[in-house]
Amino acid sequence: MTAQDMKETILKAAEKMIRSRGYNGFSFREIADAVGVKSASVHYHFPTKGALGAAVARRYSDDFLSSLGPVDEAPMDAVGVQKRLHDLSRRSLVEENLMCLCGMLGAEVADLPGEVAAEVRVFFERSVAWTEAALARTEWGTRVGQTRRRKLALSTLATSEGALVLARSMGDISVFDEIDLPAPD
Amino acid sequence: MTAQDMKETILKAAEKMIRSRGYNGFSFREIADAVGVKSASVHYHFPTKGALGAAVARRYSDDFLSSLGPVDEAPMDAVGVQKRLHDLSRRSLVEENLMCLCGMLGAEVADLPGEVAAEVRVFFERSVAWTEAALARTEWGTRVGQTRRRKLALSTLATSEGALVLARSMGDISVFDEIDLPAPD
DNA sequence: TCACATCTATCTACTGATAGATAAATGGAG
DNA sequence: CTCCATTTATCTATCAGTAGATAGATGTGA
Repeated sequence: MTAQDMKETILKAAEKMIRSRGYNGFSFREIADAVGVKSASVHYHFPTKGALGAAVARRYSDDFLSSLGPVDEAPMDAVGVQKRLHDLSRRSLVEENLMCLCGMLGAEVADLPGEVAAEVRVFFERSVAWTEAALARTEWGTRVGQTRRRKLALSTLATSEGALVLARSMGDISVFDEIDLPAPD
Repeated sequence: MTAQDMKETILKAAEKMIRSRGYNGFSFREIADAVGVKSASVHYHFPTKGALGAAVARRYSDDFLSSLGPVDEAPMDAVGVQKRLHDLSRRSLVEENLMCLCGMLGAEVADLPGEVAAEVRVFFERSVAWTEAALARTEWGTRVGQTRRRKLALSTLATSEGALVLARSMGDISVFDEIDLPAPD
């Protein structure tokens, strides 16, 4: 396995652990056991826990945005835009029973190393920016101003993150689908 | 200080720590330092970390419901009901920069001791039940069915929890107020 | 050969938890 | 009221386990 592959493997394992247990809920030893190396080897690739956490968040952020796709291929109706965002959360819940990485880290943000908190912030800024831009292309988006588009973007994102928490806490995945996204009008 | 006072003091300190750092982010020693005793004394009052966490959650749940007040004193309009709920989250954000305890624990729920996870679930069930009941008294609530009332209760709660995460993650409390609650119609 | 990757071994600090001692408060029995 | 037993609440000391991190040896592939 090349060094790059090992880094990827570590990042994947770390992402999964953070998304189910939180930043304070995983350790270098667990990561190492999961990928079949020693914890010192994990430190070789990521010198500190903060560096590893930040790399996981950055990678997640990139993947998330790339799953949303280019803005100019987003749905042309506002509800479609919201759904594309919401479905990403839904899939991670249904297929893996995992939190959104940045929903998890966002809750813990006050206790994160600065470099990790910064990446979490970037994730939300990018996600809001994508949604605002996609909404701007819709008929609804042209009728309303930038302020309204930003509000809908933030509200939609907040609803998705909250829906994950409620569905998992109540031990009933179907709760996620009982939750309505805010209406564009 | 009486034993009951000490228990209360410990519960308050633990609540604050969990709400800013999460369940895996606090320790008996930190609690003990914060209240000026030794960690063994904390174990005297709460034998295990799970017992302490569950007691904190139970107390928080009781306080939260009591802050909402009796259902028969809730606002008689649907938006007013939503706002009463949402304002509790808003206050904890603005006044203390803290997460909702069960929003925090809800994110970590997959890694919590069973007794703690159970209390988190109870919190959400009670909160949804209060909101459903309050909505049932409104003009809107009488027009729509129980299913619609439950959906609005869940959606409102999810939005509040998500709004806390976004506002804190983005390092800008005013983001909370940019987020709209789902409209009753 | 040599740079990279991983290992072994270890460090200090902290975790939740327990044992045993102790001082102070409480509560009956004579 | 007083003496003695018990309970309460705390302490010190310690446990085994794990945390993140580091130094230096080992191996391995180009």
